[in-house]
Amino acid sequence: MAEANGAPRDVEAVSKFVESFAAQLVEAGMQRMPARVFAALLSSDSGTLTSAELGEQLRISPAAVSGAVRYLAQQHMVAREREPGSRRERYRVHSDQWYEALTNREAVIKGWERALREGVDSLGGGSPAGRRLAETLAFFEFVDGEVALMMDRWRIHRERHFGDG
Amino acid sequence: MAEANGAPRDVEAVSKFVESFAAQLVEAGMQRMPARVFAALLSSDSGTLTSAELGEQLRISPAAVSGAVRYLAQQHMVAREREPGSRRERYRVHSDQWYEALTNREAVIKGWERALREGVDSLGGGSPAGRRLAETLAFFEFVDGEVALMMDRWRIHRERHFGDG
DNA sequence: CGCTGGTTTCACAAACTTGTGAAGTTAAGG
DNA sequence: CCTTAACTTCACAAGTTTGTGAAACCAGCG
Repeated sequence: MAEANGAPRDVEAVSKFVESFAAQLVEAGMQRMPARVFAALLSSDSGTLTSAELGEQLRISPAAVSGAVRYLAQQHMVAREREPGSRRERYRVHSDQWYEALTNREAVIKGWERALREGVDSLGGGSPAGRRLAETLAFFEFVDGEVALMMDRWRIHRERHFGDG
Repeated sequence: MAEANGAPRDVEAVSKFVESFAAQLVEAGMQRMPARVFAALLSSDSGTLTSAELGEQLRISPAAVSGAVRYLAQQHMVAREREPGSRRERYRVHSDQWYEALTNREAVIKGWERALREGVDSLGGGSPAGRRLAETLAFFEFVDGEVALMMDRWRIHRERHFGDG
């Protein structure tokens, strides 16, 4: 843990966290560079870093930073900010925004539902296979609704425990 | 095998479903062969297929089948069954079992939680970064619990709408 | 206007992944 | 026990992904 004197961030400790959390994200399917960039932002005090800072901290080229943040911005996991009167960009992680992004695997689930619906249609609801697909579809529709409610409950829970961040 | 003229399975339609559902799974991060094998099982009437049937239907080698089912079995998405008095294996998808497997991204979430906990410890709960990590950790712990409850509700919902499959 | 710090795009080499044929292993059935 | 059907492992070729250096691009500032 860092001590008070000018709050020297323990570079070593931060790096250890970044790499280990990024590794988990990679395991869950995220690409390596976006995962590392995201972890770095998450563990920065201000919640923002510039391209240069990211490049230096992670030892990667400007090109890699550029690719990673483009991806993260598309997924709404980070926001881009231009600091006024400068050519520098800052990238920021909003906690709330990133939860939303996570649960917005919604797009993914919608894709599954579409494919399943077509399957049910073409195999017919009468066959055992058709019924299995219909049930699977029902499961995803159920989950969809429940996740939305769950996020509502989380916002309340969060408010109670953390105030608004 | 010849079709009884009552219920001819539309091979073309099944294949179309298999490929389109598998494509969705791939997009969500699953490997190609496991995704195709899984989709094929899901859309079979009996919910089971032998290695040979899988190989023929998907036009892939025995080696590919072997690799795919090993993966799926590890993830508890299919069960292996040996038909008694035969060298043939059958692979089966249990609907319930596969929902469980899906929500058992739990293993994944546990990994994230572990990494975050270490991060909170080493960065210290006092710093802004530490607090951000702590909140993120709290979110995952919250989700963990909620998902378990959601699955309970699903089982009831399912029972009502589908009887026990 | 053109210089300059900063970001993005592009082509490519290196690393990794994927699916295959073929050899190896296992066990049922003669 | 030996044969043989069925599954698994292995080494590799083909294909894909990844991150880089270098060039192109952009926008503030003098």
